[in-house]
Amino acid sequence: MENLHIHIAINPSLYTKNPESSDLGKKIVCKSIEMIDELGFEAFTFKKLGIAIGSNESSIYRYFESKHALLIYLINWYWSWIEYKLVFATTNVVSPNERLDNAIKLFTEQVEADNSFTFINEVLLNKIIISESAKAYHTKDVDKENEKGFYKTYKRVVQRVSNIVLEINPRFEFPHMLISTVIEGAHHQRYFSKHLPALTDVEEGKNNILRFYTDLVQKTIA
Amino acid sequence: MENLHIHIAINPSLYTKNPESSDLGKKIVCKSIEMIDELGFEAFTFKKLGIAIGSNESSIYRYFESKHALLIYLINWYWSWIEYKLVFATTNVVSPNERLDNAIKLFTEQVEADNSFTFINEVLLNKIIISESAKAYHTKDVDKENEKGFYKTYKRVVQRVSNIVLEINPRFEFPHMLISTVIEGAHHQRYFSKHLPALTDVEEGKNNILRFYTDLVQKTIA
DNA sequence: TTTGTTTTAATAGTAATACTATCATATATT
DNA sequence: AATATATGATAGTATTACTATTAAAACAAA
Repeated sequence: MENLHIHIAINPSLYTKNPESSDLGKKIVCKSIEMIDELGFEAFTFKKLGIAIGSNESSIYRYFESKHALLIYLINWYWSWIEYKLVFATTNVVSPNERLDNAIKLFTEQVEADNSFTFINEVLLNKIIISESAKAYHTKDVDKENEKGFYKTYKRVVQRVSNIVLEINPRFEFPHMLISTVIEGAHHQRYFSKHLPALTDVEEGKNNILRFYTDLVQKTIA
Repeated sequence: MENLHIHIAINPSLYTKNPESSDLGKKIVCKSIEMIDELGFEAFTFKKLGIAIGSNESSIYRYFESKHALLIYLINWYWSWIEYKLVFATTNVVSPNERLDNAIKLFTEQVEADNSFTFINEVLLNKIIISESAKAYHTKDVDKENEKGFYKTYKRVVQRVSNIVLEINPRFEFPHMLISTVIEGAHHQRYFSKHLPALTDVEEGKNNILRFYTDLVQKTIA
């Protein structure tokens, strides 16, 4: 992708102090991605993160009120980034079918590094989304957090692609179900292929996740 | 369903001491289902469970080595029960299409109480599967636990239904992906419909989850 | 240059968690 | 009556997920 130095704006309700406003803040976000990927969300703590970046636990709490809040921040960053790639991949494309195909490609293909955002490793962040994001919304506080807009970015992405579906078939009844099924499903399949292969039919280098969901969507909305 | 008093056998590697072998064990399983549903898995502890059943934390550890192990036990119980219902819903049904429809119905419909197993509340257990089971396999120990057979029952259910898919269309390339997508997807949609409705198209009393996935599967394998 | 303000670091402390270990007691079996 | 087994009570440990306080450093304004 071209080097545009686009800036991803994150809703201020998703942090206590903007991590992009200081070196320490950027280090927190950058290193937390590496550590959550490496340790898993459960074993990741602010204390360990503080040690890893040569800073202090209490300083991290000035940026995020909890590790859950940090995860929510990362998830929203990810979906804002996907939304930006989605807009990029669909503007000026006349055919809605082609736009939909591009969207599915974006959801199902392995993520590659994007140099536009220096302090975020998108490849690791994608792995975190796949492995940890269910933990973010399977909480007793979902409803409260949903009201506060914690899942807005994700919902907006689903809405955008649902609109493309409706362009192709305005009488299709379940566009949101279809798109959220594809997104969540693609993540599951990617995870299963590594850890529970009996639940998939993924073969190395054959792009089966992309092929499966592209075909499924086309046939379902036809 | 008829009152057959079927017994669901759980692999001994999934507990330290068989909870079905004593009153205390049954109370542990029974009450844990209620409490995990009520508190969520994070806030649920063996200490609280001990107090709730008038027993001791240390006694519970004699049955399950951790609350994670207990969750794995519950998940396996659930999938064994679903497998039993699946066999019931498909034997003597000649048409593979009808068998597949019955399977999808089983995965997508709201669970009803089953009096065959007195100490387990299947309705609550289904809610737990929907809200908490991702936490069971999104762990750093998945691979180790998979080797130990922790996810066997689930995989067996997926395999059974994949076989039906292959009966209908032996050239379909992705039966496991399709079925695991339907199962996980149906659970997500059920959860989203309650907490993140923008991600679904569920309407009260219209059976949209069933209709959506039945249609999707039929078209995809055709 | 001094003063003020913000940012970060260091330390301590708290309640709870997820256990382990030990020992006593109750119950069941032989 | 002796023995084995199951359960209960208590205590203890390391860690977690924070909060609170204070001090030091960095920087900006007067």
